[in-house]
Amino acid sequence: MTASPVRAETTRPLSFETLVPAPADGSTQARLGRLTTPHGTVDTPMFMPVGTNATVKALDPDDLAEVGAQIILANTYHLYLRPGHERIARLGGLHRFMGWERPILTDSGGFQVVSLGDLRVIDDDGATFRSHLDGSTHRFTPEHSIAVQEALGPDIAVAFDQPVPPHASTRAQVAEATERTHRWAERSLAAHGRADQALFGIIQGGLEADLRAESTQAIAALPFDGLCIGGLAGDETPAQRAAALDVVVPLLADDPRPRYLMGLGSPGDMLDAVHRGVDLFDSVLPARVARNGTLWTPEGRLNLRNARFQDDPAPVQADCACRLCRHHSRAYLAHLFRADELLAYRLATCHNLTYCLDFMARIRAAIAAGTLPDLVRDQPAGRATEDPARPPARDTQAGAKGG
RNA sequence: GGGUAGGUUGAGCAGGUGGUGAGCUCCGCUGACUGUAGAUCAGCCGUCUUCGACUGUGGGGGUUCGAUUCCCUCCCUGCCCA
Repeated sequence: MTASPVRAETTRPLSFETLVPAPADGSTQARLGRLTTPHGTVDTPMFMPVGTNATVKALDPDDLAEVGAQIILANTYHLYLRPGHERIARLGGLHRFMGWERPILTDSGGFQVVSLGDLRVIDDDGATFRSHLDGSTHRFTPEHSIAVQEALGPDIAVAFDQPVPPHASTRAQVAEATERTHRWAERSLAAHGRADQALFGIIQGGLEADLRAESTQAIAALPFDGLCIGGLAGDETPAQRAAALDVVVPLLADDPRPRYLMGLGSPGDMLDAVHRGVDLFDSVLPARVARNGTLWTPEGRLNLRNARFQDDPAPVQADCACRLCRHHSRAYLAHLFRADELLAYRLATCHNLTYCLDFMARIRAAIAAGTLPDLVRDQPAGRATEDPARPPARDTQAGAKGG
């Protein structure tokens, strides 16, 4: 049976326009698109920086705009716990609260179903969490997650789901979580009523091709505004991830909605996923590794905590326009990290997000030019360790200077 | 000059009143991180032929089967008194 749309298509708070469709010759599934939300447009493929606590750690909205962010992700569970969704609603909603007037998407709290591990119990109705802040008990159901997201007021809300870590689960567990996610998707949809907010559904299915296909069809049959692909970006191999995408995307070939692969964030991983038909990404990875000292460059990653950078006068990346590379040397950033200076986190985060978003811009340009397959071919294909952001590259032994 | 408390692996310490001191925290070195319980975590951090072995408690000497420990002496440091 087909679920009936909760709202007429013409009043959708979000539209997705395909500017350059995937070529008919099948050389790539990549396409160029534009998402229109109440707070502005988003060019796709696009990467969304993660701002769990209504802040992308270490950055302010001006920094975000400067690095090229068009949309960011915030987290329902964290903001529900602190400062509280009702307080944010009273203060004018998430956009006004954090001073970011461009698009926002909230994760439903589904990820915390897995990430909080021991602190939660799942049943068919929902999940019970123990707060990581004070140990108090909280109940999340699809209805509650939607209510919290309506109060927060992002442009895009996401259905409450149960992700499954593939390698820690049996097929039966994957099947159970996937079917539960489908029931929760329908309940999320039924609970959602805010007309100026879009709602995305989440496909699960783990690494089992038949379960993935089943989940794709189940979620795509519902009147969501966009389709998330969940349960990846975990401990699967790149080949397994590719296989899963190659099950999902063909089933959505004629579906006009955006496709969002949740949690993926390394440039090489994203390039491969775009090639296989994904439009949106999010990840903490570039920001987290930046805070921990790792800077991404076209030549590979640099760990600015390494001794060899203490005398290196070069910018992290010569042709990068970020505020770090414009104004400062590797030596300076290395110093800031050693001194535990807060500026290190801001500058490093600015750089990695700039790198990521520039990378996506190059991908979009390649799609527009019809050269994406070339870009994919030029990347060292295959394993994640050969990601453009990863290869240790050639070691520029900067420490050898004797004088 | 007298008194007193001390000198432990880069720094700061713990321990140890006759038999096993390589234990901690910094610093330092390296790695990890993908819908953020993460400005975090992990490994290493005296030497070597590194699954083990050796050396090491300020210097020198003594007692003893055996000394970081007890004795003598010297050096150095903090504090107090002259």
